[in-house]
Amino acid sequence: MSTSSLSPEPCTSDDEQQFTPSPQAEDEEVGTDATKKPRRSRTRSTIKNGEVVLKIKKTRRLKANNRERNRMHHLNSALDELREVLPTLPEDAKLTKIETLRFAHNYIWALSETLRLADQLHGCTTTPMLIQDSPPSPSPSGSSWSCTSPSSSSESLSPASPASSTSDILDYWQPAGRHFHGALNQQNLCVTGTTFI
DNA sequence: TAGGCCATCTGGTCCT
DNA sequence: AGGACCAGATGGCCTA
Repeated sequence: MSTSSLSPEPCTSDDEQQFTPSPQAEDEEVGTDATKKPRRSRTRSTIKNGEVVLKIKKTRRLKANNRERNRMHHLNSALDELREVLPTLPEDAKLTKIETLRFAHNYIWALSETLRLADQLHGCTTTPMLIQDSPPSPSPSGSSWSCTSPSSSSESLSPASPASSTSDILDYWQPAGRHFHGALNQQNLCVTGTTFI
């Protein structure tokens, strides 16, 4: 959406230009002996020092902001790629971030479950790929999947009842509160023997 | 107008 | 030291 690219660049006015006149660097013992050497105005040099430090801090901050912005853009484009893979019927109905994640979560589970049922029906001729007995839910560590129901979390989008047939599954993973009826039908999942998609 | 969603900034923490 | 990651804060936009 146009807003992200525009980047109004407010560039914070709050702290960056407060310019506290450098509390006279206690560690700086430059002119103590004051016998030799130039006589360069001490205050002026420390102020200049403060300005430089401030400038460095400012540029660091700006660089960090840029990185953060890019990072979020990458995250968002990954999210967009995920949205494209998810079957939603109203083309213009863009899922929110949280909806996308939960939808994908349920979708993956539904696909796995469909595979499992198909295997049961056809006598295990499909490739055994990542089929779980229960819908995946990210473990707290985030590194692996635990085997708890998707509806175990209070924020789950789906009804609590486990699906027992393909149509049940299709009903199951559709996010509540949004209507994607027709977004996915049996053909979309089409798990026949070896094919899947 | 309130509430939801989002982008961005920011400071802190962890990692390399 | 610098970058990545994270969470809180803030302000803008949109919709019911």
